[in-house]
Amino acid sequence: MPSPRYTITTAIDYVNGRPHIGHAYEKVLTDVMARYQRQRGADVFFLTGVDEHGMKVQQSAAKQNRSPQEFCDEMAGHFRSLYDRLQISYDDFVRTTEDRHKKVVQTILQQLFDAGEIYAADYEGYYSPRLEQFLTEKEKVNGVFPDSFGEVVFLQEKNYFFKLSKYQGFLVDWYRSNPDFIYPSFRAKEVLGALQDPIPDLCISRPSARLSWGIPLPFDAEQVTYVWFDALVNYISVFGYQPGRVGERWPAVHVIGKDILVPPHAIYWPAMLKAIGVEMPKQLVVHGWWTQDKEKMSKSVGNVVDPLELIDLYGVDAFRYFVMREMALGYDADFSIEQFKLRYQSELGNTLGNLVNRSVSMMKRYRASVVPAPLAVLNEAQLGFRHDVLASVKSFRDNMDKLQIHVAVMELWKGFMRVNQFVDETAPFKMAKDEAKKAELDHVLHELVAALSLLAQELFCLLPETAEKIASQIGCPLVPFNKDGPDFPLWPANFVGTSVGEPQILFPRLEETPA
RNA sequence: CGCGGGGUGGAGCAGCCAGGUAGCUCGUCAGGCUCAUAACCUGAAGGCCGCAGGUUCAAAUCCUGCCCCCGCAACCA
Repeated sequence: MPSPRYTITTAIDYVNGRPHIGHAYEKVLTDVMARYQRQRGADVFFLTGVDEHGMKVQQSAAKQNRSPQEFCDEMAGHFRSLYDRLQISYDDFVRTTEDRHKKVVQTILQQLFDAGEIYAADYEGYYSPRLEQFLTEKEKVNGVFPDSFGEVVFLQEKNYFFKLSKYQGFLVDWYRSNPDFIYPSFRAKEVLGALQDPIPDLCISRPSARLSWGIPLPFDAEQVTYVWFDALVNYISVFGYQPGRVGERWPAVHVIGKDILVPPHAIYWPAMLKAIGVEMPKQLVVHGWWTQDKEKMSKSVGNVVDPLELIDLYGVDAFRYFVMREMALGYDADFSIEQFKLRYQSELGNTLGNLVNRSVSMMKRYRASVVPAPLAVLNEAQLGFRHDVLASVKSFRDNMDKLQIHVAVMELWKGFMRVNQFVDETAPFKMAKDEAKKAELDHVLHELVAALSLLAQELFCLLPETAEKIASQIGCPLVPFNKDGPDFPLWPANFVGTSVGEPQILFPRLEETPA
């Protein structure tokens, strides 16, 4: 049976600012999904990258007296190095300033222009030269534009428009007949709500006199492509799109934040794909936002959490664990450092780290680190233990399949807790004092190693570094993917006689730091 | 009647879409254990699952109404 293809993307981050916890969360989330699919045997392609064009970047670069490209190179580096640090297993990293991307954007624009899907028209409205942007009625205060906009002029300029409005009917039908297209499903309600009002055509260009940092329109050198028509195309530009040929990696699952669902990903992108004759994406997975101690996190408020600081202090996996465990996918969640420390110490250090440590220590102390054989015939309690651990793995997978990642994490931890309980029930440290219980002790120690190897295997998609460390401590390497399929894993038993390593602390206890 | 989300033991949160033992972390109390990172295990106290109706043999979960909180300009996942 050929491996099913699974293509997954993150949103591409706008480089006009440093990466924060939200960026990091989205990449970890996507990475966990990608790794999970690989573990299940899928042929995964994982795409991430950065969005580099636009007015903001042009302005930021100008402020620093640098070329936009130079500015982008540096910022793209920040994002990429964070994602490498987070062990994001992306297969490709797209930058919208790359030729391969620009060529495809232009190909699509030309295709749509030739098909009459793009037309020129005059746009008119109030314009603030100070902010270099058009203003809307909403921005008026008491009927006039506030002073912060500077002198406001009425301006008329030529722009190109994409005939978005003609796809309204298609979009409504699509969302009605594909209720699972958006996860979580309540987000689809918002989309259908937005589609109740007529949607206007989409302005897709800016005069290059005002905005130079963009992709020139192939049919009008005086204009550059504007934001979404550039950025969204990244999802297929890496596959070398040609009209009528999108490549075998499409369609993709798009992981995005709730802020860019409506209109870009739920309206513009499907309409664009429809217009160029390409299949819809497979799914939109929409996550919520992080708040900081209940306050909205934003650059302007300045309460942005720097993921790098956390990684430096607690390690990559502590960060990955926290964001996956704490946020119910799709909803908002609160970040607090107290909660972070609590989970680190209790769930990572005590439940998991200590378990690995005590297991390996006993192996070393009682059996000179060599894995002994299990009993041939098991009693009810011994069978029950295996059953419980396997059930936790099964439940982990079931919940991962449903994208209930935070629940999946809890289910996996139930497995670790069950192993701790097993140690307590069987008390191998007492058996060690009784020569008559030698075979029984052999069995318990074997089961500990077996259970840990089983759970570490599942843990790999969440905490790759920790899973590797566990595997290395118990001396049984992780396998690239589980061949026993998604239905039910098997109890591992093929490492009798192998040696476990030295016990090492996985998650050191936190030093008491004065506040 | 704008849209959407939330209201669950002391705190913070799962569970709700696919009704049927109310679960997790922390905190409190009492035991057990000593292999281990003062870690681990067990038990207890503590919940009219926002309020009121309805459907059902059965509702935290589905339906209706009401109350309260949050988000919905921009930066921004």
